[in-house]
Amino acid sequence: MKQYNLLKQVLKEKNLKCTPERKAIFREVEALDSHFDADELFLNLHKKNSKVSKGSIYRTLRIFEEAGIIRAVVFTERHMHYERVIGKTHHSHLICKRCNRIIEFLSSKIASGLKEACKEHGFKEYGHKIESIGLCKRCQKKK
Amino acid sequence: MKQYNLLKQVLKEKNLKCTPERKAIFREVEALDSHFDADELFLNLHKKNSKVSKGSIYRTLRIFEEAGIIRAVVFTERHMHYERVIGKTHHSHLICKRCNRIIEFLSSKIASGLKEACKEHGFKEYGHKIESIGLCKRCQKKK
DNA sequence: ATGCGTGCAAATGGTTTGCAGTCCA
DNA sequence: TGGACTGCAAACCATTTGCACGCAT
Repeated sequence: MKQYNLLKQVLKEKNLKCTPERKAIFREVEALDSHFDADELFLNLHKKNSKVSKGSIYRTLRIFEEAGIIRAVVFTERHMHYERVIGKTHHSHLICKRCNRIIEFLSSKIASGLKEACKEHGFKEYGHKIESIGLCKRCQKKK
Repeated sequence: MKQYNLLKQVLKEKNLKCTPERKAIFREVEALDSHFDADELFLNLHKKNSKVSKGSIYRTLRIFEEAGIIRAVVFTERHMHYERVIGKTHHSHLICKRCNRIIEFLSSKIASGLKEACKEHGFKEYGHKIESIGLCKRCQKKK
C-alpha cells in the first residue's frame, strides 16, 4: 500500500495518466535519499523487476522536474543528476572535485540573501541551486 | 598589442604552449562580457578569420576552466555555457525559465553564508555557482 | 629536433524522438 | 473507444578522441 496521492494529484493537474511505469519511478525516487541519475534509476528498477524503458524514464523525469518533485543538481560529469525535492529541506551543496563527494548543508543567511535579491528584481523564484566546487577535508590531506 | 601575460603565466604553470589558437580564444573570451558557449566562440572567431577548430575550442575551454579563467554556468539547454571569471566580480544568477534572460546580482549575505559553511566542513572552495530559476518581472506579467 | 597542439573526421554517449502496439480513463 | 503511454531502436548533437602533420620551444 503506497501513497500515490501526491503523484496522482500532480498528474491530474497536468492531465496525464497514472501508469504503472510512472508509479514505479515515483516509488524509486521516494526511496532514494541521495542524488541519482537516469541510469541508476533504470538499473534499480530492473533489479526489482520493474522493466521500465530508458525512454520512459527520461520522459518521466522531465515531468517530475516540471512538477517540482525532483530537481536537477550536479553536473560535474556529462550527464544529468537529480534529487528529490519533496520531503527534503532546501539545502546547498559542497562538491569535492577530487572524490566527487557531496556535502549538503543549510544556511539561513544564504536563504535570506537570495530572497532579498529576488525581491529586489521582482523575480518569482521556483527553485535554486547553490553549489561550491573545491576540495573536501579528506582530499586536502591527501597531498 | 595585447596583454597575454596572464595567459602565458597560466600556460607556463601547466607546462603548456602558447599557441595562436589559444591566444585567439583568450582574446575572444576577454572581449565577451556576457555568457557564451563553444559554438558562439567558434562562429565569432571564424567571422574574424581566426579559423580555430571546434576540437581546439573544446580543448582550450577545458584548460581555461581548470585555470580559473572561465567557469561553467547555466545549463537550461543541453549544452554548456561559460562566463569569464577574471575581471568580473563574483556574482549569482537569476535565470528566467520563460525567456532565458539572466540577471546577475551580488549578495554579501550569500557570500558570507557560503564562507561559513566551508569553514564548518573544512572545505577548500575553488569556486561556486548560485542560480535561481524562476520568472523574471517581465514574464510574470505576460500571463 | 621533438613532442605538444592542431585540424579533421570519426566515435561517443546521454538524451530525444518516431512509430506501432498497448492500455488507462 | 481513443488518445495517451510505452518499448524499441534509430536519430540527435554537443563533446571527445585518434591520427598525421605542423609549429612552439
